[in-house]
Amino acid sequence: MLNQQERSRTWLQELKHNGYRLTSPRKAVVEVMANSDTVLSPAEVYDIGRGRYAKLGLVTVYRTLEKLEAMGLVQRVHRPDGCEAFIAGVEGHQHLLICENCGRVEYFGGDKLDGLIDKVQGDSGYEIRDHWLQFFGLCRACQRNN
Amino acid sequence: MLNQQERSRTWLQELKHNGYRLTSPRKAVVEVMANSDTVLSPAEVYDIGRGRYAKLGLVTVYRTLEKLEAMGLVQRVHRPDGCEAFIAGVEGHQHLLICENCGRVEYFGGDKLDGLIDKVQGDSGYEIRDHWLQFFGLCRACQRNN
DNA sequence: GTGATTGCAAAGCGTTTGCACCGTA
DNA sequence: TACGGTGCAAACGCTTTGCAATCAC
Repeated sequence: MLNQQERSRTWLQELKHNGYRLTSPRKAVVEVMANSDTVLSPAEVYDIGRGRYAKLGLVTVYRTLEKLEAMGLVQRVHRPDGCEAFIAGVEGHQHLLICENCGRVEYFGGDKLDGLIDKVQGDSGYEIRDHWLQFFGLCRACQRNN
Repeated sequence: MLNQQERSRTWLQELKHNGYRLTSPRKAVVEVMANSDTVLSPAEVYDIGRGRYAKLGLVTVYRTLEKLEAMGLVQRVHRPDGCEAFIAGVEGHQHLLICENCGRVEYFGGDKLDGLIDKVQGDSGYEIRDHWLQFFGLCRACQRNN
C-alpha cells in the first residue's frame, strides 16, 4: 500500500491525465480521501476538506467524488443503518470489512467466494454478474473502548 | 415455503399478536409483500397496493413496512445503483440473489461463509457482527429476453 | 366510546441542477 | 484568453412528522 502522500500525488496525476484541471478544491478532496482509512460521507469530506481549503463547497465535493469513483480511486459503500452512500479509498476489487463504531475499513481478498458463486449459479440458473460481500463489526481499538 | 395466501394470513396473525390492529391499508400492504417474489420499493408497493385498497396512502406504506421489517417479515435490500431501500419477503437469515433486470429474488444458504468469516476475523482482529452477501445478475427468464 | 391508525399537507434531508463568476492552462 | 470549474441558491425526490378525521376493537 502506498503511503498517503504518494497516494495523493498519484491521484492528482491521474486526474490530470484524464484531462481534468488541478484546482484547490479538488486537491482538498483528494487529500482528505487519500489520507483517510475510514468510510466518509460527502458531508464528512466537506467538513474535513474545509480545514484544507476554507472556501470548499459541498457541491464540489459531490462532483469530485463522482469523478474519483468513475476513475476507480474511491468506492461507494452502503451500510445497514439507513443507506447513506459512504466512500472509502480502495485499490483493486476486494471485499470490505467495516468497523461499525469508527468507520475504519480493511480489505480482504474474496477468492474463497468463487466456489460458492459457481454453486449458486448452477443451482439457481442465474447468471451472476456482480456481488457484494461486506463484513461489519468492531476493529481492535473499538473492541477495547466498548 | 408457504404459499402466498398462507403467508398473508400468517403475517396478519403476527401483526395481531403484536398488538396491532388489522386495517384495510395494512392488509393491502401485507398482501402485496407476501405475494411478491421480487424486490419492491415503497413507491411500487404503494402503486400495487392501491389496486387492492384505493385510498391507501404512501405514508401508511412506509409505516407498515417499518413494522413488518421490525417483525422480521420483510427485509431491507440495498442495491448498487443508487441506494433506494428495497424490500422483499424473507424467511430466516439467508443470502440474496437478485435479478438486476426484473427484481426477482432468490435466497441461498451461506454456510460456506463460516470458514471465511473465521479467517478474516483471525487475520484482522475485528469482531465480526454482521455481514452482507448479495449476488446480482440475471434470472433464467431475463437471460432469454436480453 | 376511545385510542390506535390513517391520509393529507408540510417539513426535512441529502443530492442534483442552473447560472454567473472565477481561475487554470 | 477561453473554457473548465466553482459555489451559491434553488429545485428535486424520497422520507418523516404534525394533525384532524376515521375506524377497529
